Parts: sequence; structure tokens; C-alpha cells
Amino acid sequence: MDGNAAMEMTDVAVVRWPSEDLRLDELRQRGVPRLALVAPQAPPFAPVDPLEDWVRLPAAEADVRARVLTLVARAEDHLQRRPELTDERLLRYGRWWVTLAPADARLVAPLVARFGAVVSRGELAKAGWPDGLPSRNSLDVQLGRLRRRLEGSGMSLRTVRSRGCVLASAV
Amino acid sequence: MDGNAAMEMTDVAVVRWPSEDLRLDELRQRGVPRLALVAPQAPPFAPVDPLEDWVRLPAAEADVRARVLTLVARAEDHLQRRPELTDERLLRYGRWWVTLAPADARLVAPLVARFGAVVSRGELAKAGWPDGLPSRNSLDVQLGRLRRRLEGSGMSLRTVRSRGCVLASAV
DNA sequence: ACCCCCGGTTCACAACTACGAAACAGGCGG
DNA sequence: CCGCCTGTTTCGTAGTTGTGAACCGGGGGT
Repeated sequence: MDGNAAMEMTDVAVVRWPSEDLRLDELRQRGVPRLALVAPQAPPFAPVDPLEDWVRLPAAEADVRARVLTLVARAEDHLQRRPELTDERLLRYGRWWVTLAPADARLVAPLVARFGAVVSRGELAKAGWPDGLPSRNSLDVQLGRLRRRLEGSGMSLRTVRSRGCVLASAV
Repeated sequence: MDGNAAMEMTDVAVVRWPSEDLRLDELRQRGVPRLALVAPQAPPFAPVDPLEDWVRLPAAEADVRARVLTLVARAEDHLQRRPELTDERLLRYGRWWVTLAPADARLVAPLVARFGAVVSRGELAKAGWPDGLPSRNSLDVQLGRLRRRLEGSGMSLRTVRSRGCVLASAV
């Protein structure tokens, strides 16, 4: 087991509609994924964004649960998460987190700052070893170690040949 | 609304589930938006992508229509995405992205700039090899490699015989 | 009908470069 | 002492590009 990575939960709000209309508006504004339970005689519902779904009552509990799960998955997909580096040693990404070794933390800083974009090897070298690389290969090796440490974090570190690296969602 | 004369109506396929399972698979592969009508006693459905929805039978026709309209709106959003070339080497299209080799990047630049329109072979050759083609079929070979790299991207690179190539949504 | 070329596609191969994985060793802290 | 962290080397292996050749469908000439 890893012991080095962990996750938290995402949840979905369930509201009755049209009776809890006000609450629904509030949830929309807060961007919380939400499922509307639509009263039997009410008109059809029109979701305003992909994080919203509905189901006509009466409905089996299994059906409601299935839609909630879909919303959770979609929220995780569509939510534009950015990683965050705290404590100099703790890297959080959405509901995941990993602890980093000092050298990894120095390397990851510029990658987090430009999440999803290319960071050049030169810049990485500068961030990791301000006084110059100790050896010709150290950057590659350390990147490999960082890569392994990020496994199961929801992120992946991919190389852009002869340009640098990109830290991005592992999807 | 814009004055685009060639504006087409997006179609949504409606399939019964689980009875028309095979047809559903085919629609998924073609990227056609689809609504599953789930049999009364069947287990809940699990959509695989945002262009898929479901409703439990029996259902009011108005409810089915509402879900179809939601899917149409979502599909049209999907079609209007444009790819983006960043960092000289990253090609993004919606959530999907790849890294490109230098030659691919040079080739893809004019195709992205005129997404959905034909780019002549001459222009592509100029973009890829400003000093002239190194060999008779280098352009074709490189286009083939680019095509393969775009597999699964939601885009496709099609050739228009004796006119050039067009990069467009794969649907 | 036939043949053959044109435009395009695909394969295989070679040379080269840049990365990557594993393994080992010294060091530091608990 | 043990375990983690980091430097270093070595060797393998993907990715990149040019090149030649086979292949294929369609259209036109004969």
C-alpha cells in the first residue's frame, strides 16, 4: 500500500423541485453539483449546466443513487482543479494529496505554478538546483522519482520531448 | 442567432436499453448523442460520457423530449469547440491533449488556424518545410503520422482529394 | 474493356537523440 | 541501526525524421 496518498469526498446536493427552488438557485451559484427531484405533476426540468441533473418522482432509490454517482463523476471531470503546494511538502490536488521529499517539492513548484503548461528543463533545473546541476543526469532521475511519487495522485507528469515537462490531470 | 446558412440540426438517437445494447455501443463509437429508454425492471443506467442520458420507463413524452433537448444543447456546445496550439508543442481539444513532434507542430499550425476549412497541400508543405520538401512523399507520410496521433482526440484530419486537408471535429 | 498514371496511403528501415529505469553508495536524521 | 533522501553511472529504449517501395482507387486515354 502507498500510505503516501489519500483522498476526500465530493458530494451532491439533492433538492425537491419546484418546492425548493430558492435552495436550488443558491446551489447553482455556489457551483455545487445538484440533483432535482421533480414533483410528479410538475413540468419537465431544464438543467442549466452539466453539474445538474433531475429525476421524475416517484423514483426508485437505486435510480436516484445512480444519478448522484454520475454527477459525482462529472463533477470530478469538469471541475477545473488546480494543485496546491502547502507547507512546502504537501501537494494537494482536488480530493487527493501526496507528501513530497524536499527535492521533489522544489521541482514541483514551477510545475504547479504553470499547471497544464510546459515548463522547460532549464527552468526546472534552476528551481531544483539553483547552483547548477550536480550531475548531467540528476534532473532526469529526480523527475522520474517525482513521477513515481505522483502515481495515484490524479496528476501525471509528462515530458514534452526536447522542451520540458507538463504537469496535468492524469485523465 | 447567427446567419450561418449551413446550420444543421443535431440529432439525438433514442435507444431502448438493455434490449438495443449493440446499437448503443455503435452510437457511442460514432459519438452520436443518445438517450437510453431504460426498461422498467432493468438496473439503473450509467452514462459513459456527457452526450449520453437516460430515463426510466414509463416516462411522459414531455420528459423524454426535455432530455433530448438537453442533449442537443450539449452536443452543439461540443461541436463548437476549437483546438488550441500552446507552448509550440501542445495541441488541446476540449479536455484532450497531446504533445506533438516538431514536424507535426509545424504542420498542424495552419490546420488549427483554419479549423474546419480546407488547407492546400502547398500551404502545408510551406508550413512544414519552408525550404522545400526533402522527399517526394514526406508531406504525405508526415500527415499520416499526424493523423495517427490525433486518434481518439475527437478531431479528424481528412483529405480532400487534389485540394488539401481539413482538420475538423471527428463526429 | 483494358491499362496506366496520379494522388494519396501505408509500411518498413536506418540513424540519431533524448529520456527513463535500475542499481549502487554515501549521508543524514530519528 | 534503520529508513529515507539524494548523487552518480550505466544501459536500454522510446520518439523523431528522412527515405524507398509497395499498394490502392479512380479517371482518362486508347
